[in-house]
This record gives sequence, C-alpha cells and structure tokens, in this order.
Amino acid sequence: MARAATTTDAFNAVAEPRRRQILDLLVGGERAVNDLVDLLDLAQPLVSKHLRVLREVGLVDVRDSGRHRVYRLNAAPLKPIHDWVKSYERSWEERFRALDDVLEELKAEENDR
Amino acid sequence: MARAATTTDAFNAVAEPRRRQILDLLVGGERAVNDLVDLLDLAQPLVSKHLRVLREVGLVDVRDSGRHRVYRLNAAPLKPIHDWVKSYERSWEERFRALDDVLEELKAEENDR
DNA sequence: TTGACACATTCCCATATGGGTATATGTTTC
DNA sequence: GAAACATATACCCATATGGGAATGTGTCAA
Repeated sequence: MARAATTTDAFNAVAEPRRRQILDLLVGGERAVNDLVDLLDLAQPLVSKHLRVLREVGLVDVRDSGRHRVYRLNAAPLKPIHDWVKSYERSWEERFRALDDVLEELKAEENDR
Repeated sequence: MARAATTTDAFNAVAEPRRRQILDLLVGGERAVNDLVDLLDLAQPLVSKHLRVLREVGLVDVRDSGRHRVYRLNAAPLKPIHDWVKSYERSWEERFRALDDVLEELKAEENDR
C-alpha cells in the first residue's frame, strides 16, 4: 500500500502547509476562491484542488453565490487532532521544565566559578 | 513536486496512524523495538521504518542497551501542532453550541405539538 | 567460533500526491 | 447569443510512500 490519501482524515489533510494556510485565512470569515488565490499567491487550480481535499474531510463548506463559490471554515474535524495532541501536553512541559533546570544549574555553576 | 516527505515535520510524521500508535505506547515509558512489534502486531521492518521517521522529526530518542535499542518519547515537536489546532478551539465550540441550539429548538417544537 | 537474537537497511511494487498547463462548466454582462 | 469572468476538472510528471521479503550489522551466549 502507499501513503494514506490526503482525504482520509483531518490529520492527513492538514499535513499540507498550503491547506493550513487556507484554513488560517478562513478563520477570518468566508472567502471566495479568487480571494484565496490572491491571498495565497498560488495558481487557481491548485487552490481549487486543496479546497476539494478540505471539503472531502469536512473542514470547509461551500455555498454558491452568483458566479462565485464561497468557502467557509468548519473546524469540527480538527477536534480529534486537538484531543490527541493534548494528551502529550504534560509530556513536553515536563521536558521543558527539565531543560530549564539544567540551564539553571549551568548558571549556578558559572556563578560559583 | 510530490507530497511533502513524512520526515518534513511532525504534522506529516503524525499523519500516519501507525506512528501515532507508537507514540501512544511510548507515553507509558521506554520500549525496545521488539516490545513495540509485539504490541502493534506489525512486521519488525515496518516498525523500524516508522521509528526512523519519528526519530528524524525528533519525536523519539534512541538509546542502546546491549543488543536492544530502547526508544523514548520526546513530545516537544508536537507542540506546534497543539498551538496550531488550539487556535481553532473556539471555532468548533461555537459550532457545537449552534448545533445544540438547533436541537433544543427541535425539542421545543416537539413538545408544543 | 558459531549460532541465536535484535534490529536496521535494501530492494520491489502500487499508489496518490502537488504542481503545471490546458480545458470544461457555469454565470453574468453586453 | 457572444464575450468575459469564476471555478472545477483532466491530464502529465517526478517523487516518496507503506507494505512485503530478503539481507546486512552488531551483540550476547554456549
């Protein structure tokens, strides 16, 4: 088998930085495709393709408005990601604290000399 | 260009469910490769390959212990993911509240009839 | 030293990617 | 109806994937 499709779930969809950028733009409110094209400085077909992936995993909804298609954020599918990483929060905080301790020790040694 | 390498960053590394499973096991403490092989019920070469990816993005550290290689979690690279999704938390909560409101309305209508 | 064990690496394959370019579809405006 | 605009889709390409099978490398035990 090859790598899982980008449309498999939010984890895969969001691994692509361009798609994260798109979502970041949509937090500010709805946007038509051309808006996004200008803001992202990316070829229109690429934007459309990324939007399709986001649509397939439910991260955006579309609405027709004349000859525009307006995309809107739906953050719900991000919650599983949040829940998963959140369980590691304590873990990295411990490590950062441990690092701080080491730095403190080094500083103390420095002052002792 | 093709899809970004899995070793590009934590986002890509963690998009693969097997690798999330491995991290989930390592939260409980250090593990040797064969331990993981048994727990995951996955071929040993595959486990080694996944561990390599995790190592390359810094999500695990290795230590030699006799003829075993002991892997240990380092959650720090997950923090950027956490920070990114966290900024959407309000967004999905709003949407869930809106959904609740709709359900309440439906229930109220139900009672009125 | 030889064999058993633990692990990593290599090779093969099918697959889908993201970008580019060209074109199809649908909607306004004239 | 024709032209202009907005968007989606189709096609081509290079690339790396995850799995499988086989093999390499290093360590311990007898």
